[in-house]
Amino acid sequence: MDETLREFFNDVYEITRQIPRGKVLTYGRIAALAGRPQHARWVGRAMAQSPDDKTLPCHRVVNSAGQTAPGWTEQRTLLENEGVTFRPNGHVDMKKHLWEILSADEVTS
DNA sequence: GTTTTGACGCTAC
DNA sequence: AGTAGCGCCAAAA
Repeated sequence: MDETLREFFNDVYEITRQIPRGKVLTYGRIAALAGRPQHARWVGRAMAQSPDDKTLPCHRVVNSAGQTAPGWTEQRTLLENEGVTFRPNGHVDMKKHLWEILSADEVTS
């Protein structure tokens, strides 16, 4: 694994850790924030392999469709417990819960 | 070295 | 809304 890639992983973990309670972030968005927009899949792999950091809130990470990870039904429960609303079909209400790194204060006017 | 795979994303239908 | 196809990149086989 290249040094740059390891750095990317580290950034991904750091960003994920900063997701506030009741908010979610997409793989692609995280990848972009980490500087590698094309490595969205790698973000997922980073979570799948679970780093040493057990406190990593990877359950707040969903794909662009707002769907939770396959094979991980618990994720939905965790998010609901944090106040994230799920649609009947199993999608997250991104419109409300998608976390924006740019302080929402400036976005709202 | 080549082929398949994957906690994905986007566009098109 | 849901499905399908193509693109992307690195690891695993």
